[in-house]
Amino acid sequence: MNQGIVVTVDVVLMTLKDRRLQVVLLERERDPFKKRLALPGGYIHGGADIDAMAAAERVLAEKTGLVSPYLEQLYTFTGGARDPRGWSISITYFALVNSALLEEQSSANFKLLPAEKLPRLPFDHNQIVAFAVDRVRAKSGYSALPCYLLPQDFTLAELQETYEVLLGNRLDKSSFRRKVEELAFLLPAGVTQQRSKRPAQLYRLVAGTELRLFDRAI
Amino acid sequence: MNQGIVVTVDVVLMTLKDRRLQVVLLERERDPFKKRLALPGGYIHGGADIDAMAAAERVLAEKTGLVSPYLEQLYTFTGGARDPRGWSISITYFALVNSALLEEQSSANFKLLPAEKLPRLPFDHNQIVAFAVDRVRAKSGYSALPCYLLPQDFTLAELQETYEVLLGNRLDKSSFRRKVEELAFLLPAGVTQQRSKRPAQLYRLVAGTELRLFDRAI
DNA sequence: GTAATAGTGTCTGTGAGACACTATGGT
DNA sequence: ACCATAGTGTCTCACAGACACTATTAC
Repeated sequence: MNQGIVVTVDVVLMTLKDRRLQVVLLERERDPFKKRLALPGGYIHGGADIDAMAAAERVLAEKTGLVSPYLEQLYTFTGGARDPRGWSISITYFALVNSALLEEQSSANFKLLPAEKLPRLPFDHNQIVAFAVDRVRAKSGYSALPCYLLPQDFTLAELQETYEVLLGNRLDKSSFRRKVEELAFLLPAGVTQQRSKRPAQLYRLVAGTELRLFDRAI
Repeated sequence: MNQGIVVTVDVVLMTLKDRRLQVVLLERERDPFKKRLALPGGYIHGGADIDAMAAAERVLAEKTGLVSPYLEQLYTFTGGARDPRGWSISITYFALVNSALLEEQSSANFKLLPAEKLPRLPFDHNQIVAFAVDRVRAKSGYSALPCYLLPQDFTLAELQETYEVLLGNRLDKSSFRRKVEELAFLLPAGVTQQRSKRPAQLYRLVAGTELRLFDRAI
């Protein structure tokens, strides 16, 4: 049964840089598609990994040095057409990190490319990235997900800009703050920031916030 | 690599009956958990199934006789703890059918049990059902998904009742019709229905409707 | 006529967008 | 003083909930 099914995990690691959603790609070390840019991925170790999420974490740590960013199962891609080695399964995850954290914590030499205009990638990795981008954009509309693209502490202006990039339209400052206030998912992070002009209040995500903030019924 | 990983698909087939979301369960023919009630499921045939969705369709057809209901990938459950045979993967799907269609099209002898109060099921099937119920309820808030629980042609009163059951609260008739009207995802099905009192307009889902109807931004 | 369900009209409060305003820091 | 960014107040329009109303069938 299931003879020769290749089972892997692949991770779409995304960050926000230059007001754009960008994806981490690595040069593949092995065939198939050796030396081509592709998503970080690897085989599941049926013995060592307690589940596929753990495998995704391990792959991310091994290949990029990054530990415990936001990680969520995306979709499972399957079939005989997606991998030259034969019928395969890829359980995919997406991860979000702040770009500063990525550059400091991460050891490896990865490429960061804008998610919307990628070159042709091996396997069905273009489709996987498209799925991830759709998921992140959709969830940004009704959740606190964008917070995970920021540093731990951030200003409301930064948060608003993040939402704007993900949603693809400008938001009104007053309405945005009203909404954030009433949803009450941010905790004042005590300190204010010293940078250039008037300092701003810093916030962080309330620990244990349900991701979903709206329910919005028909 | 991946030696001995068991790969299956499992399907949560749901319908609406007696104003409740109900789940189709079958008596298992084989060990493990022979003769216990469980979700319809089976091995993926790496050769024959073109992908996991096709495997889910095949399993559904083989085990219940049902063909081409609404089918959507739910989540992939993995790990060493969920199946006594060892480290396993279950790519799960959920399916929706009208209960009349289910009873007529389906050949097998299945059990139909209310999704909210199931007995203890083998493997992690209780968790899988919980996932499916959550997904259906959540999607009902912003999509046309509930239509798939009705027969092809249905009245607005039936549709409203379906939404009410899934969302768990009553809706205002006038508001509901206004919303349906403006979202324009229903096509008058020409005929009106003859039953008891005043006949009602029948509708069907517009072919090729995007499931997502609202976007609702922060 | 009545009963029963289908379908519509209208009022009102809430809340989002728009936008002007004030506040507080650096220089 | 001025500039830049942070943060607030207010108006208006759209829209969802509430609810009463009319319409059309069977009997």
